[in-house]
Parts: sequence; C-alpha cells; structure tokens
Amino acid sequence: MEELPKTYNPKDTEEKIYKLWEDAKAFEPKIGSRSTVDGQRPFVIAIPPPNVTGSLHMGHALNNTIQDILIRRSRMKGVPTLWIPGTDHAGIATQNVVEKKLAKEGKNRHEMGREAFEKEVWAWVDEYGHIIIDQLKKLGCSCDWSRQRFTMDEGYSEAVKTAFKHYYDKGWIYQGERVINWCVRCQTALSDIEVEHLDQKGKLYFFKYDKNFPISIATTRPETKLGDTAVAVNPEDKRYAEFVGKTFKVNFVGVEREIKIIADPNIDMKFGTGAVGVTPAHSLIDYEMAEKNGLPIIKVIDTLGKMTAEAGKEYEGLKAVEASQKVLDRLEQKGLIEKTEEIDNALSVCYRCNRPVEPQPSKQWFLKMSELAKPAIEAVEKGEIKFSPPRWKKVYLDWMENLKDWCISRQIWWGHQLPVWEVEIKDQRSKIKNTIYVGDNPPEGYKQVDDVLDTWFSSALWPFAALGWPQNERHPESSDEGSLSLSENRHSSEILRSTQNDEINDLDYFYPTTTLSTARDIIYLWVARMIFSGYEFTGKKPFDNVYIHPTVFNKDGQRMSKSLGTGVDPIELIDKYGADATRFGLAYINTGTQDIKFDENAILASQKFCNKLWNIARFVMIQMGHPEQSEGSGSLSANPASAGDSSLTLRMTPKTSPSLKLRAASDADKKILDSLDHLIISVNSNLDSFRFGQAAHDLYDFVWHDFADIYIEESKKQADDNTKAILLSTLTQSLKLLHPFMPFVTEEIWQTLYEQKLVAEKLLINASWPEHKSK
RNA sequence: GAGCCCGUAGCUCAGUUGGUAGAGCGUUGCGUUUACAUCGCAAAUGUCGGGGGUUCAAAUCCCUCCGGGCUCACCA
Repeated sequence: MEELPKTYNPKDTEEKIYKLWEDAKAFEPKIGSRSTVDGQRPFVIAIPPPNVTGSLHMGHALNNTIQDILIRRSRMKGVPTLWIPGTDHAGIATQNVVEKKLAKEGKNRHEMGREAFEKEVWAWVDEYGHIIIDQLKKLGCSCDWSRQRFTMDEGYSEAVKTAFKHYYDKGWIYQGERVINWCVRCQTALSDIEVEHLDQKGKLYFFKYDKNFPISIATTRPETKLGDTAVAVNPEDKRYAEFVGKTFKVNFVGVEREIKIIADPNIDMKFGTGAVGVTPAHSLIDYEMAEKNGLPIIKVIDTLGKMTAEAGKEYEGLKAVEASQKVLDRLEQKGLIEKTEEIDNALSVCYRCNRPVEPQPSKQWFLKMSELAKPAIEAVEKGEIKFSPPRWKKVYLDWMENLKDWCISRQIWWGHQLPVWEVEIKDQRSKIKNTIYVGDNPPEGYKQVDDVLDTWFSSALWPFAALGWPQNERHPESSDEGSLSLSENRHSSEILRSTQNDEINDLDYFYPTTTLSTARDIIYLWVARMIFSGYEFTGKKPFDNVYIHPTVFNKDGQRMSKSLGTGVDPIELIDKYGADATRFGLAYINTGTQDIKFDENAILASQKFCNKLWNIARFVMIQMGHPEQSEGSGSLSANPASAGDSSLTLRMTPKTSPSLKLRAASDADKKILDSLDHLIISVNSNLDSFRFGQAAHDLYDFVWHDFADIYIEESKKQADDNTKAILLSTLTQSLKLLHPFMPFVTEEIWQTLYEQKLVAEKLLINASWPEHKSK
C-alpha cells in the first residue's frame, strides 16, 4: 500500500473501485432461499429506464444518485437488495433520431422500407444504446447489470403481447374513428398527455361566414372554418335563441357550406361572440358536439398539415398558415371581418418534436380506462402506495379520476407492432374486415397491422416485465409444461432465473418492488400506468413508495435543455470534480423544495468535502499506525504493530458500542460520541423519509465540524489509545454513513484501512450499516 | 378558470413538531500548531416579500395582498 497522497484524486480511484465491486459481484443479490433478513422483504428498485438514445442529464444524475443512496444503504443493512437496470426503446424519440441521421446521409425511411429501417434502428441501438448505461456506471450506480433489460428484448416483447391480448380478450381494447392529436412532423397519433401547451399571443378574428349569416363568430384559426358544419351557442343565450335548430346555406370565402345552429351548454357566452364555429374534423370538442348533433364532418386539413380537396379548389394543397391568410384576405375583401383581438392562446405541440399538433379524424386503437382506473385510485387513496412528497398524491388522483381512454396506436415503425392480424373477407354486399388477435400463428392470409404501440404501453409493464413477467409467472395448475420456446432467446434465458420447479424466480422473489423514484413530469405518462398495469397483471401494487424528486433548473431558473444550451452536463461535472462530489452535491441541494436552481458551487464544496474526508483518514491512519512517525518517513503501510493489536481490532467493531462510549474520558470524547449517535439517528430517519438533502447536511456538518475541526484538534492534546480508538471508530462510522452518497472515496479509504488491518470487512460496500440500537 | 410550489445575508439555499436567524460561495483580517491552503481561526452583512391575526413567544400556524414559477382545463 502506497502512502495516501495529500489530496484525493477521483481519477485514480473511480474506475478501479468500480471494477472491484463488479468483480466481487457486489451488486448482485443472492436469492438462494426464501428467508430474508429479519423477515424483511427484499428491497428493490426498478430504474426508470432511460431512453436508449439518451445521454445523462442532470435529472438522471440526481435521480440515479438518489436511487443508489437507497440501494447501497439497504444493501449495507443486510437486506437482499436489487436495483434492476435497463433502457427504453423510446419509440418516437428514437425513430426521430435515426431519421435525422438518415437524412444527413440523404436517405429516408419511406424509400428504404420498414424492414430496412428497423434494421437501421437496431444498428443504431447496438452502437449507441450503451452510452447512457456507461454513464450510469461512471456515476457509480450499483445496478445489477447481469439483469439489465431493454423494453424491446424478446422476453419483454412477449410481455407486451401478452398484455395486449389480455386487454383485448377482456374487451378493453377497441378500434375507433375519432379526432385524435396528430403530429404533422412525426406523422403519428399522440395520446392526450403527449401534447403540450405553449402559451402564446394569438389573434382572435371576429367575422361572419357571409353577409346573410345572422351570427358572428370568433376564431384563432380561420382556415379550419372551411370545415365548419355548425355554429354552437349556449342554450341560455337569448341573443341567438331564435336561430337554434335552423340551418343556413352560406358561401364562405368561395366555398358552399350548410351551417346548422346548435345549442350546447359548454359554450361560454362571454367569450368572443358567444357563438362558436363548430369544426368537427379538427377539434376534439367539436367532434363530440358533431356526434351528439349528427353533424357532417368535413376534413379540410390532411395528415401533412395541408389543405384537402374538400377545403375547396382554391385552398387545396396550401399549408394551413397560407390558407389562413387567404381566408382572411377573402373575408377582408368582402368586408366581413368585424374586429381582431389579441389574446393569450395555448398552442398545442408534440412533446417529442415541439411542432404544432393538428387534430385529425383517424382510426386508432384505444384502451378503455374505466375499469383499470378503479384499483389504481383505491390503492393510492388508501395509502397502499404512498407518494412522497405527499402532495403528489392529489395530482395523481385528480388525473386518474378524469381519465379518458388511452390512444395506444402510433403510426411509426420503431416499437412493438400491434399483435393484430387482419384479413379482408369479401361479403356479398361489401368488404368486412376481420380482426384477429394472434399469440403465435395467424391463420393463412392474414396480415399484421402496421401500427406500433405507444412506448408508454410497454413502459407501463416495467416493474414486473423487467423481472421476467409473464414467463416467470406461476401457474399452479400447469407449471411444468415448458411450452415456452425461449431457447433461442439470449436475453430471456439470462433473465429467467430459476424458472423451473420450486426454485424461486425473480418475479416471485423481488416483486413488488419497493420504491420508485422519478420525475414529476411523468406521473401521468408512466407512474399512473404502472400502477394500474401492476394491479391488472399481477394483482399486486408495483411498488410501495413513489418518490418524486425535484426538477433541476439552471442557475437562472430556466429548464435545462440541450438544444437551448441551458443545460449542465453531469459527465463534465464528474470529470471536473469526481463522481462522489457530483453525487454528494446533488444530494446536498435536494432539500425541501420541488425546484433546484443548480449551483455548481455545491459540487465544488462537495469536492472539498471529499478531500476533507480523505485527510481525516490520513490523520487517523497516521495516529493508528505511526505513533512516532517522523516527517516524511514514507509509507503508511507496513506497520501492523499497533494495527495488529487485538484489543484495538476489537474496538473496531463498527457500531458505536456502549463499551466504546464508556471510554469517553474527556468532554471532547463524550461530545463526539454523542454527536455521532445523533447523526446515526438523523441520517436514518432522514433517509427513511426521502430527505436526502438534510441527511447530507448533517453528514457534512458532523464530519467537517464536529469531527475534524473540533475532535481531531482536541485529540492532538490527548493522544492515548482510547482516543485513537474513538478516532478510528468515528472514521469508520462516518465512512459507512457516507458510503451511499460518496461510494468511491469511502471505499478507497476503506481499502487502505483494510490493508492495514484496521477494519475487518474487506469491502465497505458490504459493511454493516450503522443503526441506533437503543431505539 | 382550478390546483400546486416558491419569495430568509451580495449569490445559491438550510432552518422535522413555534422559543432570541444558519451553511456554502463571495468579502475583510489574522494564521504554516502532529491530516488537509481543495486548510484553520476570527469578523462584517438579514425590516426572514408586505400587512393583519393566534400566542408569553412566529421565518415557523391562520388570513390577505404583492412578486416569481409550475401543472391541469373543451375558452372557440
């Protein structure tokens, strides 16, 4: 063992230490028997699988630091602990990335065809999909990499098909024609929550369709008015009461239309003119009104965002914006525009590409939500699943209680193709489409539908599918048929731990998981859907706790965004300050609020803190090993003289044992041991309630001030064996408590302590976690 | 329109059950004594957004207003 250098250098240790853990298989829980420590269930976290296309951002860094803290502490407690990692295929996001790459090469997916395109994406995933995983390792994440999953590996795809068939057989999946959110850029349907609303200034135009029409209307999108088939007014509105039920023929900017006046209680009499032009084809609400009132539907904008033939010859082929201007010009010419107002408007955009969403009538697949929502609401209401901070419970419930059916089909190529095969059977009168769900063998002549499932459909299954559902599911009646031919499946065969017979498998042993830690913006997209999926497919909750971590903004309070250049790259922080400093700093600033304005100083302070700890260790080791060591005498290592002293080794039992407390000879001794006791209590209770920042503050204050500034200084005046024992014990306890936060330095120091026989356990990662016994 | 979060030292933020304001960075002065200059000691700086209320006592609980941010919602 070399002498410890004066300053801690992360670059010398991080890679080496990570390898040490991996070689020791320290991240892989043993599932040999059913018994667990103190009857406790295993502690399990299923990582929010990052997109394969992703690279680590601050949110990831924070979230995965949090998870690793929980995981490492649990492991040290002696509880069987699993952190299961993986990546998400991220349908639209990944397809967009690959399409962009192809565009640079002058190719596009339509020319190359679906099969070739999918190959391209797989190649892309093989080449770049590991990047984010490597970055997680750099951060120090102690995931069990032997269990790593991908939401499109074979076993997982099986899970998706099984889930789909299950819903379909229950009659909850149906195909329907209705107005959905359509992204003109991504060329696919989106679900309601995949649409974001940007506040914008807009213009509200007041006009009449033509001069013979009795009612003025107001709109922000004149071109859509070409598709109007009605005007809706509030039934209470006396101004228009006389017209309700009548139909007027109009010539609207050169296009002949019939407009019926209808009454609808949702119309706000105070807004605009109190009369709304109803555009059934391009507005979700208007579509509903049209259905109620039997209105015709005229589609005037196509899936590319251009005007259709139905919009009229003059407008056909124009982009929506162009058509809008043309309509306005025509109205102007005819003197039909009454006024224009500036208003605040919400522009609907795609959450993946930020381009405007164009509502379109379209035939899509939907999942009925009413039944699924019930147990998911109840579980959270009754506290079976707990949100932390608790206010997110309300956010979750508000959404769940107003759930609409989920549009699950997407018109892209990258994803789980719907396990639906169709064939057209010719009837005498007409053609009838027969839809057949197929597990394995679609009948002759059937063709699989093109659509792919929403990425979140597969993410929703994550906690149990990642653990081997449905293959690992127990079927008591027919257990050993082995009909699943998984032999060719590389991934699945690795994953299916002990599927056979009475041996315990991962799903049995590790599910339900314990804690989910994630960002608030995917409570609906992901968390809610995992909850109802969990109950539906396993009959159990997917996790006990949901921890919603703060959002990390930059110093100016702006959202961190790569494209806007407002982000901070955590990998750069790791390179600059070390992984431990990055982690500790993130934990340190994760206090009460739900927003973090990121300040790099926190990482800098943590780097200094790592160094402080390092030098405390140096000091203690010098005390232990070289009582009379002279300046510059070289190695700290080969001096087992006092280290080998058995009485001293005994004192090294890491718990703040009462025996050690009794030795508190001086006030300083007493004080440091008391403080350590309090620290153990506070760190444990803070971590139990997800108060990471508070735990980090307490650790920082104790180690730096109570230990280094005060006790170490005092210890210099009372250099007896008892003091040494307290120094060493305080150090080892601090290392243990800090290990989940700063795994690398603490392990590195521990290794030196071990080599000097100052501690008994070989790896800190396996050492026992300090608990306050008297409680 | 509904809901949520925040407003404490120049900056970024702590301040679990109410009890005479704290840290890091920055600023000023001193300091190389058995680890650490990525250090130590000391110092300065706050009407705890404004106002009202409860209380012996409020940054901490209640009300209200102002300011900043977020989310949901069928205001065309």
